[in-house]
Order: sequence, then structure tokens, then C-alpha cells
Amino acid sequence: MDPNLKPGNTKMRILDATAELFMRYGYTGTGLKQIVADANAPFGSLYHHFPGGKQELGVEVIHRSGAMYLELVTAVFDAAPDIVSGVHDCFDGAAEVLRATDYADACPIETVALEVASTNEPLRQATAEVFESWIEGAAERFRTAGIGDRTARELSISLIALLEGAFVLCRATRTTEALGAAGKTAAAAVEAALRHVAPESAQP
Amino acid sequence: MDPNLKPGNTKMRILDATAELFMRYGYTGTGLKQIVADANAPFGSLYHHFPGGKQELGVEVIHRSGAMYLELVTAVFDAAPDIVSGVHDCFDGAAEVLRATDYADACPIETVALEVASTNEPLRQATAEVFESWIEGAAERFRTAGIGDRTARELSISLIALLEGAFVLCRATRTTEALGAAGKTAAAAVEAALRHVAPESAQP
DNA sequence: GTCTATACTTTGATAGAC
DNA sequence: GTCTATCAAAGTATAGAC
Repeated sequence: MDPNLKPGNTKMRILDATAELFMRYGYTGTGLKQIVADANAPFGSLYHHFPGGKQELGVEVIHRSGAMYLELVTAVFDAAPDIVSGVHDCFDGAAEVLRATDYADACPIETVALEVASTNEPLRQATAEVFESWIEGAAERFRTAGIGDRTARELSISLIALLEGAFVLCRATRTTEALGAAGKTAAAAVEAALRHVAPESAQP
Repeated sequence: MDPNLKPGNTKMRILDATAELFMRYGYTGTGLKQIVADANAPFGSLYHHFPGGKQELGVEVIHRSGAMYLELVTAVFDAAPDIVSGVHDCFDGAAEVLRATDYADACPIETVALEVASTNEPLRQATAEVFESWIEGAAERFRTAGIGDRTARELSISLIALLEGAFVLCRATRTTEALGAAGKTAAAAVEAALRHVAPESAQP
């Protein structure tokens, strides 16, 4: 880890503030002035730490948020007694966070991903890399549970799609109904995949 | 239908242009100047037809795009020999459109929904109404096939979440892999629900 | 109703003093 | 490295001639 990124650091505060603003207002909706205001940083230091301006800051925030979210989900799975419980915990936990933050904090990169997909190639690539890391992170876990390569990847993609799609519905409707329904479907999909695993290698 | 909305109409052209721009660049990323330019309309007529400015235009576009997309999906299902085929056709068709438009045209309101969820209440409400209409439209079809009320709604929500989530992944990665995986999971979920339907009332 | 010109604000970005 | 002042451009919105 970069030792220059101590908490309380100016650069660090800028990164954290940007991550939170991106989650709520998206990339285009977040102004640099609002970022430095929230980070209690002078305007000039933003361009000192990120000479590439908003885009460079955006790329760094995407990668950072993506890595943190992966860690978070990994921790939830590690704490769960089995994979299916882990899936439930993820969706339930997301619903809890969403409610607690007045339906503001869902996925840290989803909004940005959609905004930049057709307009900003470096940012688009950053979001793609994050999603790929999530997919492979989940797939690895499913393979360890004995699920075949191809199924593991398809299953991972489907779970992430269910989560991201539910985030859209929940934030729009200001309810957690969608996360509940999607969580059920996700758990069922994992159970179905585990049912096809040879019993001796199964780790439910 | 409002007879004033003939094709070629100024108002109509503004609505169409805005819908397309929202899909690619989102709400914040779309400027009014760009809208009137794409619609071949003078700037003043935008505020003549939409006195409420960008927000009023946005609400109308959301409702319009939502209704059109519902019609489109309904037509796909009606043309399919059975429900499971209909699900496959939807995901396959979406993938085809995405590829044909260089990964630009996915869901007409998803990006906007995420952008405005925490910032613009009238727009947020419009997106919520559209999603609710989609959910109930799908649920109605599943109930007709004999699936119970509660399951029909949960299934509908999950399918829409899978589709919206896959859109994010596909646009970010510029591949259609996610729509393929999500489509498989969606079809499997419908099949599982149909398996629990009493045989005499089943309409597969 | 159509269209042009313009007002006002905010945006991302830069220069340069300290 | 920190911080202030300012720039040019783009944003939404309005006024008013035709």
C-alpha cells in the first residue's frame, strides 16, 4: 500500500470525498469545486495531486472503490457459514446500507460506468477492469466449491447483474423490495449450480 | 394518443432526440443546446413546448421511453412460442441492439434513474413509475401462465434486475457476455417457477 | 408559435503568489 | 506543496422581435 495515503492526507481526503459524491451524483453530476469543498482541500491541490484533472481523479477513484467493494464482499462471504448464506448476506447487507443512507449508497461505480460508457474511454476501461475483477473474484470462489469453470463464470456474472440491477430499482423506487427478490433468485441460482456438483467434491 | 404528436413535429423531434441522448450520455451529460441541435429545432421552441425546462422535458421523455420499451418487450413476448423462449428472445434481442449500436443503446432510463435518484425528486418518481409498470406488465404475464402472485412479482423484478445489471456490464466491457449469462439465469428462473405450477393450469 | 440574442451561473482548468 | 484569483467555455433560462 502506498505509504503516502495516510488517512487525513489531502490526497486521501479528496479520493474519499470523490468516491462518495460519485455514488450519489455520478461523474458528470459531481463538480470539482464540490469535491474540494467536501474534502476540505484547497482547489489547487486537486490539480497538484491529479495533474490529469477530473479524468485522472475519476480513474483512480474507480479503481480504489472497486477494490474496496471487492474486499467488503469477500469479507462477507468469508464470514458466512456457506456460499448460499454468503449470497443472502450480501443482498441483505446491501439493502441495509441502502436504507440507512436514504437510498444513496449503492454501488460505487455503477452510475459512473453508465455515464462514461459512450463518452470517456479511459474511464470506461477502468469500470470494465473493476467489473472483471469482481466477476473473477466470485468465480474463483464458486470453482473452489466444485462448480465448473464455465458455470462459475456465468453464475458470477448473473449474481453481479442481479445486484446491480436491483440497485437501480431500489434507488428509483426507494424500497428494498428488489434486493429481496433478486437475492432470492441469486441464492436459488447458486443452489442449482451446487446441485450439479459431484457430491464428494461439494462444499456447500 | 395526442394528435399534436405527429412525426416530424417540433415537439416530437425534441422528445425523440432527448430520449436518444439520455440513453447515451445520461441526464446531466445531455445539454439543452445539444438537444435542440439534434432535433433541428430552435432553442426557444424547447421552452415553448416545455415551460418547466429540462426537468419537465426529462419527465416526459422518461414516461414516453418507458412506455415504448414496455410495448417493445411485450411484442417480443407475444411473438414467442412460449414464455421461456420469450425471455431468451428479449436478452438475445437486447444483445443484438447493443452490438449494432456500438454498445450505446441499452435501457432508455437506467442511466437517468441512477443519476437523479438522490437529486431530483420529480424525475426519480418518473423512473420509479416506469419500473413499476414494467414489473407489473411482466408479472401479469407470469400470473396468466399460472404462477402465483407473489412468485410472479419476485420473478419479474429479478428478470428486470438481470437485464438492467447486464446492460451495465455489457456497456462497460463492450461485450455481450453478460447478457448471455443473465439470459440463461433468467430463463432458468422462469422454468423453475413454471415447474411449481399445477400441471393442469400450466401454459409453458 | 417560431426563432435569435443574451443574461446569468457553473463548469473544468490555469497562473502565480506564498 | 498550499492556496487564491481568474479564465474561457458550457450550462440553463429568459426576453423580446418577428
